[in-house]
Amino acid sequence: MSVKSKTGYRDVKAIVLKRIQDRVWQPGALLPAEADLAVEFGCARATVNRAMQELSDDGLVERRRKAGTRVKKAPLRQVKFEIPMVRAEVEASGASYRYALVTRNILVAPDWLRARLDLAPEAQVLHLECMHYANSNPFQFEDRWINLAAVPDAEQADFTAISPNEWLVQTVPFTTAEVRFSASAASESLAEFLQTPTGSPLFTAERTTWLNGLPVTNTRLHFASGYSMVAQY
Amino acid sequence: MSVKSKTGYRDVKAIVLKRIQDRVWQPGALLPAEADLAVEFGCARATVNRAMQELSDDGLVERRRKAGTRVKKAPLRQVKFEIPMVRAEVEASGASYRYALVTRNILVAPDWLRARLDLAPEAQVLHLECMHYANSNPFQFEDRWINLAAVPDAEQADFTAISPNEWLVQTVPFTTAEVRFSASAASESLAEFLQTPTGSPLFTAERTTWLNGLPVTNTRLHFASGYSMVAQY
DNA sequence: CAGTGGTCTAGACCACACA
DNA sequence: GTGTGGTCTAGACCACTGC
Repeated sequence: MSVKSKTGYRDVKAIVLKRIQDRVWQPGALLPAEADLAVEFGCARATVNRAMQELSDDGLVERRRKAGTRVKKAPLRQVKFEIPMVRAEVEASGASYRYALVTRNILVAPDWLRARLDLAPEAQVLHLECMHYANSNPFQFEDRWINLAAVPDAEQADFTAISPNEWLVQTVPFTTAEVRFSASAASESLAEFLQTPTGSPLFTAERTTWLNGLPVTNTRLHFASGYSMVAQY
Repeated sequence: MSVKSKTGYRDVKAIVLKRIQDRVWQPGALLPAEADLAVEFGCARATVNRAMQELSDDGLVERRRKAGTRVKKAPLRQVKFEIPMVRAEVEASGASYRYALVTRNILVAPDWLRARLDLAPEAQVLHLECMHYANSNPFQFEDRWINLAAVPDAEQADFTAISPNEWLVQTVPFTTAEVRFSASAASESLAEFLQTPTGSPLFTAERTTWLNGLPVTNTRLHFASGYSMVAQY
């Protein structure tokens, strides 16, 4: 009499996952069809379908029409990183956030940037260098380029008051982007800004952003020494 | 008479996304309820629900019962990284892959590792150092620790023939893990292995793995100079 | 309390890919 | 052809939460 409610898609997912982990269904093995599982679990096929789709998204099983569902041999797992705004990241750590504009220049896009963003020759860009602090300690140095053809308003914006990141998120949200993580050595000026010895290894993120295919901005974020990025999966 | 089939959840998603991008629904604005949208699009509420759930997963809208669905002000987007196996990553680049075991030792877990993995005092671990090459060029130095209490078979495995990564994926797939990316300076020995100057900035990934809460392994992967990790979103 | 999203159902049709 | 997953439907009930 104590049949604890119905079997939800979460339950189905958990049961199937357990069977995979326990090798009831070994890597490469064919799972029963959705309809059969639905009978076994006493739920609708749609419920099983949702569970299996999520397992497929998670990279644990592989599904093909007619061929059925198989346990992946090499579960290719993927990590999800949130891309936080600097302010949020700093404040989440309990520190107080401060931002400062270092330099601001309008100039013709240098060649490497033209290539990177696929800009026209002589394209005008806004170049900004900024510092982000956590409790007055250097947190991140930002080297940003904004394509003025894509965002002309940027020329009027007051970047001493608002960081380019926040301004851009407000002005052109819902963009697509590419991110690249790497390690780089602190140049002399970077070392001074980040208060670290010249040549220190710095965790660096480069982000390039488009709006409907139109290149908007490119930025290199150099994090202070010791920074690391964590994710679970 | 040319009503091109029915409105699917992909269509709904695309339409809603377009309205958000076009500012028909501005950041922070409240969207119509699912039931209303279903009427407008001429489809079932479940279809709208699926579309909106995906937009929510994608970080573009925020949904709360009773409160309804709102366009996020700061669309916090997330990046998905595949965690490739070294061999696959090297071979995907067109290079030929080679693996070599450098050292192999069984010993009592050092303190930092005990703390990291929450191991018992005097826990036995297998320590492996390995090199991964791409076209005979150093690609990655792997510093791996395996908890023998969790995977006793590891003591018998022939790690001169198979890399610990591949062995572990075969032996204990379907684990959970934590990954941490950072930048570190090449030690003297690391520099030699990776054929780079001592102190060079290296992109480093540390991965810790559990199987049902039981700590399995910890590994630090030091990539050769110049390596970077890319993702799009 | 009442309105919203979250989930489940039973049934249906379709697209695809294997035999 | 035929069996599989992919999707849609109309309806229902539930869980949460703002009012």
